[in-house]
Amino acid sequence: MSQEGVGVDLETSLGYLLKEASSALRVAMEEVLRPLGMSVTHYSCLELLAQRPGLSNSELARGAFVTRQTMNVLLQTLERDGYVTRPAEAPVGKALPARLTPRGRRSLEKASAAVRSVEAGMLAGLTGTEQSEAFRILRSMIHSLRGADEGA
Amino acid sequence: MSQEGVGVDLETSLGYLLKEASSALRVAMEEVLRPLGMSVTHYSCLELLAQRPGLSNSELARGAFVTRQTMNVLLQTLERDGYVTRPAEAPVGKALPARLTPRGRRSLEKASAAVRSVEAGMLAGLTGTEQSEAFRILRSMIHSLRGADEGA
DNA sequence: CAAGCTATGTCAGAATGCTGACATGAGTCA
DNA sequence: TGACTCATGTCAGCATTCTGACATAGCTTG
Repeated sequence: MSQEGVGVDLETSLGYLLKEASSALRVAMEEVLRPLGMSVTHYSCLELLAQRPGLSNSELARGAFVTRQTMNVLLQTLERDGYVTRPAEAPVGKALPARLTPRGRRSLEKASAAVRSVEAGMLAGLTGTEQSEAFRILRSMIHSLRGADEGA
Repeated sequence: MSQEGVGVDLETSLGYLLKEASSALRVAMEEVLRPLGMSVTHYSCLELLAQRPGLSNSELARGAFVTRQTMNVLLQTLERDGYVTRPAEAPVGKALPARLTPRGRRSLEKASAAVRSVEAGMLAGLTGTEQSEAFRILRSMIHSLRGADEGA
């Protein structure tokens, strides 16, 4: 029963809508980053390092929502191409603090501007109040999703 | 200037928060789907077919936010394993309408329940009003992101 | 009717990300 | 001190997804 014209609760699912929004954001970011020869993860890594110099590979991975193995591969490429530097030896423990080179900083500038304009566009139709609401609501969702199994 | 403890507007970026929420949702979904031997895209495809029987490969791809090539690979696997069926010849045009088999429907049942519980958990801390707000806001974001270059 | 445009299905190769595994450095605790 | 636990960096192999390309079906337009 219920075949064709049914309610189709994909249309009312906040999970689906969240995925849709995230997908749209990713597509829009890829679109502006492609001309700069940069992927979203690539950009995320540089932006993280710009705002928090000295992050380790594992910390960058968590910040960019990828595994540390994935970030490691990316970091090696970025290091080889002269966008970031890491000391040969860890000052403490095993964690190697990464930093942007001048070249990395330069490369990030255009990308950062492009991404900010994408984000600004995304928020164009929203009032400041709505943006605050969105912030609060998304935070709550994240908290609920993570707390479910970490707390148990 | 401004090195360590700076504002770090990743903390205030709605784009970053959106990515974080989406990542948390994906992780939570993978977690409950893994025991069922199902990936998120796998599940998405079955759920789409359950709610809208007869969708074509390209339509499924758009609904699951992947390319039609990716969905084609998945569909071939699902067809081989007896979860979906497609006619040998297209009734019209080239589009092959796909449908769930009884086995596919059975397999989807547990997965659907699991995913719904994840979504319910995600919304646990939110009032009905907040959920409506979230819905409206996400819709606006999607509209703004897509309209930017499709309208130009 | 013919040409052009768009959408579709599909194959092939490349890029990207993940899981598994191992070794190392640091903190904890008996 | 020695064993245990945890986090880290890294290598290797695999899975997933993407881009590029091609042929075909249907519509549109002159």
